[in-house]
Amino acid sequence: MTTTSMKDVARAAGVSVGTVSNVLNRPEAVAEETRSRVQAAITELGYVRNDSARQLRAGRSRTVAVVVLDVANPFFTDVVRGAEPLIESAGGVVTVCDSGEDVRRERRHLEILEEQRVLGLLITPVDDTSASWIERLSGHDIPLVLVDRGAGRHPHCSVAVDDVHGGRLAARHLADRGHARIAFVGGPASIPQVADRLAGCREVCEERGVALEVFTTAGLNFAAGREAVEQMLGLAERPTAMFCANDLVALGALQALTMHGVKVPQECAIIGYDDIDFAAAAAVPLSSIRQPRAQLGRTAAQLLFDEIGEGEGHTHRNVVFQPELVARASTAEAL
Amino acid sequence: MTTTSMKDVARAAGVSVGTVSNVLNRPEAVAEETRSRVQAAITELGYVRNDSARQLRAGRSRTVAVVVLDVANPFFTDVVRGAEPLIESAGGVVTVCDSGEDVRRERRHLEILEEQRVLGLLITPVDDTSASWIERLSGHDIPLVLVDRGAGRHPHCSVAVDDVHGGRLAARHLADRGHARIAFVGGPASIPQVADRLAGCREVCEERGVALEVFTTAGLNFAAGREAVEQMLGLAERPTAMFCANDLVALGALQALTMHGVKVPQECAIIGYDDIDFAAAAAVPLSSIRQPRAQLGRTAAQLLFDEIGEGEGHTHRNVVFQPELVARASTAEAL
DNA sequence: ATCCCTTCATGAATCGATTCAAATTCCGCG
DNA sequence: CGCGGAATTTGAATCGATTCATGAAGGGAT
Repeated sequence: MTTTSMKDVARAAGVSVGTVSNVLNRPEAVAEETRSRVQAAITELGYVRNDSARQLRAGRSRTVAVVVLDVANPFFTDVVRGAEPLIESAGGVVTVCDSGEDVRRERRHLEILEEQRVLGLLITPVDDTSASWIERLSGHDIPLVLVDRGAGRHPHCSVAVDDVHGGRLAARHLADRGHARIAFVGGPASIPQVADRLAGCREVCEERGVALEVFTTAGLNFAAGREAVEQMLGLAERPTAMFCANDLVALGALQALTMHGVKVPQECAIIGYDDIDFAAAAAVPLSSIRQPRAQLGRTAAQLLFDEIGEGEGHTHRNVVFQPELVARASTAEAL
Repeated sequence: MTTTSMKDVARAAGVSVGTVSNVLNRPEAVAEETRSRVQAAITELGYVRNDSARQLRAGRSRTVAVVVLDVANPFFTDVVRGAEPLIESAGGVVTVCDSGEDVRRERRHLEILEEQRVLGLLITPVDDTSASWIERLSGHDIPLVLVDRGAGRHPHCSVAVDDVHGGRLAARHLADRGHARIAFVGGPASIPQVADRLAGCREVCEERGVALEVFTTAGLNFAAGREAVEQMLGLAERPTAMFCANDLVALGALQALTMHGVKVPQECAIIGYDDIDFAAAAAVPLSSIRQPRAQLGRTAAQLLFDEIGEGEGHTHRNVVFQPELVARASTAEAL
């Protein structure tokens, strides 16, 4: 009742619905006089386009969804920030979905996004079991780009950072600092990023004869870091350094260590991953492995629109960035 | 072409479209045998409902939008987290829109949300000029709840925290610690939360004879805090404590002070606002004014659905929570 | 065999915007 | 005055799901 449709506007302006539509979509094809009369009717009646009807006709929405593991993680908000400008300047609308590292939540989001016939999708899959759902979307002609994750042998575009190498950088740095017994903290192991970072770390540890203790956590957040520390402090032979799978975990660990009076880095060094803004502002400025967050997002959006634009003849591209060590106080030379 | 519609499913299962619709929406009204035949056809063809068509018919979408000032601010992600469960359990879909403290971005979002005929809206308006747009949505029968902002004399539900009182708490705490010259850092002044916190602060300063220096920033983030410190350090008579309009600003300030070798809290104390998780993990654990973030979100969602449910006869409710001081090292007694 | 009631299934109408072939108007020019 | 062509406008068809009045089929009871 309250809703005003094009038909109402048409009647008020004394024209046909086709003309109203033209005023909205191809104003240059409408005579000046008519156009202003229609515009007047539109503001007069407070008419607002109905996007559902538009989409129904168009067969697609103009929404680009970004599915991330954790919106509260600054890493992902930075990725999204990187992607937004390009998407919006292309007339798209961004919607962010938080899978919370949970496959079930991820799936629910994907179901809804598919029903919404989204224009495209940037997604950081929770784990390998996500693949079948992703293929399904892709099979239904929804273009997508994998973010922070190589495509492997899957037929998709992707932007990723070499996490194995990142793991190596971290481990090598700790080994260089003289640590002979280190802990890796992160999980769940099913998350590809975690597995890769651990793999790189393990490789270096074996090479350099460093003892590696793995603490598998339930998630990648503050609490995980705190819990890992509680567990670690109980050990007879305690590692002298920790490599945390991301900065949130590292900050949680740092907090717990400080609370227990363990000096960082003298009694236990810490290095994180992502180099989020908070890392530098931490109790002890946190060493970390930096990823080009915004660029990851920007490139992902670029690849997506390339794919949309090129249509059938599209060749998938897989972009890999190299991570970079940022050494700060939390891994300073022990005195 | 590639898209399968209900008509295709109906044909494949040898029934009418009406029956397919019933299988999806009221399965109990369909005979067991028919139902399974239709289900089989659905999976066989990989049919996926078209939400646009559904919404067009329904006249409304099932999306609840949350419009926040800054998604990268943990305060807001926590508010969203608080609201989500309730919205989802009511069959809604959450979409988060980031206004970035920018009225133009906010307006663009509102335009789109209106075209999408969203089910409802939780919004933290950028400033008072947002009001006219908000009234417009409201006038078009889109129920909304103001978040972190009293409704004033506007006819809406709202959940808020008493920011004036929060400002008082912070200032009183600093005065109690013996500071006689303090700085308020935050902005832009048009943001109501900033204005209120400053008002409370100013009130106490006058009462207690504390000198107040106001540094107005362009935003509420890390960079703002850093810049304010640069500016402050140039002053002849430097404040001995800073009250920052939120924790991000405070962390930025803390970082800058540390870089300049200014000892916190000995040479300059800091208190923030929001008590985000990072506050406790900061270089110097940050004193802050705590707000019940998750509860703010939960209550907002509750009010929204109350309003949707009650329809015309609805009476608006305005819930106000009280903030709470959390004292940590950054405002410890000067030694 | 008949009538009534329940249970199921049908298919046309509807939501609102877009599209496009066809119709109409308008002009300049011979 | 009439014609060709450009500039506008029209309105019916379409997208896909939902709804609901109508109808058909099945089952008791008499």
